[in-house]
Amino acid sequence: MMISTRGRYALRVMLDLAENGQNGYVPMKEVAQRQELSLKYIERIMPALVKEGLVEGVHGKGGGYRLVKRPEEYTVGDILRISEGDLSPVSCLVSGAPPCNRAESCKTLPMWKKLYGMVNGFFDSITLKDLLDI
Amino acid sequence: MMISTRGRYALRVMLDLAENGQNGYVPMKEVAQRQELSLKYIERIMPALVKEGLVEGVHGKGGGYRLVKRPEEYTVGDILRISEGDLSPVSCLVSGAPPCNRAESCKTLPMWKKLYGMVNGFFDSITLKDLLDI
DNA sequence: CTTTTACCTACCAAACAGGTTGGTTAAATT
DNA sequence: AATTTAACCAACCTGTTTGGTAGGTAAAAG
Repeated sequence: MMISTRGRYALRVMLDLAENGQNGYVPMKEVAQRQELSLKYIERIMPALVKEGLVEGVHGKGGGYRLVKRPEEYTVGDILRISEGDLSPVSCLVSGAPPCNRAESCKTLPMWKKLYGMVNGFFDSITLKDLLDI
Repeated sequence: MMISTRGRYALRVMLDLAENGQNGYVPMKEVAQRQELSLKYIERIMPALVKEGLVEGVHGKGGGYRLVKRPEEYTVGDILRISEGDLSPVSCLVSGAPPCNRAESCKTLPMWKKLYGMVNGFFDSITLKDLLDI
C-alpha cells in the first residue's frame, strides 16, 4: 500500500525526461547518473510506462526514452498508479480484494473510502509541469 | 507505510470498547467474537494502547480493557500512530529515516510533505465518537 | 485453588521491497 | 559484417514486514 521506491523513482525519471528530453531520446544511463539511481532497477520500472503509453522507448545508439505528451498532460496520479498499482491506503479497498462480509456494518469503511478519494484527488491534481516549476 | 491490519484492528477494538464498555471492563474474548478477529492477535496489539495511556487493562475475572477517556476525546490519528507507527506515505518522511542528501533539490519532496500533512490532519480531525455516529 | 483474563516471548510462513545477474533483441555506427 | 549502444526480459536473492500462532506466566476474583 502507498508509495514505495518504484513509484517515487518512476516520477523522478519522468521529471528528468521532461527536463532533459527537448532534443529526442534520453538514455537511462544518463538519467541513472543524474538521479543517482540504479540503472538496472530503472530498466525494470520503465516497460510498464511504455505499455501504458506514457513514454516511448527506442533501442540502440541515439535511443532511450521520451515523453509522448507535454509535461502538463501527465498527472502524478497516472504515473503512480501505473508504477505502484492501486493507491489505496488500506487493503480492503484495493481493486480485486476479496469482498469483506462486514462491509455493510463497518464503522470505519466510510473513513477509508474518504481518504482514498482524497489521496487520488490530490495526486490527480498535480501534473509533471507543476513539479518542474517548484 | 500506511494502514495495515494492526491499525485497523486497534481502531475496531477501540470502537467496540466505546460501544460496549458502559459498565466496566470488556474482555477481549468478547471483542474478538463480535469483531471476528483472532483473540491472540488482539492480545498482541493491546499492550501498546495501555502503555500510551489510551486504555486500562485489568487481569482476572471481571477484568478486560476499558477506555480511560470519553470517545470524543480520542482521535483516529492517535490510535493509528500508536498501533501502526508513523503515518507517512513515503519512507523519506518517516521520523528517524536516514537524511536524503538530495532533499534540498528534490522536486517531489514538497508534494510528499503536503500529502503527509493532509493525511495526519484528516485522521486527527476524526474522533471515536464521530465513527460511532455513522 | 481454580477460573478468568491480561500479558509476554518465541516462533513461523508468506508476501513484499529493493534490488542484482546475466542475458537477448533492436537500432545505429564503423 | 562487426561493434556498440541501449531497451527489454527472466530469474534469482536478501532482508524486512505482515499477520499471525503456540505456549506459556502473572494477577485478580470467586
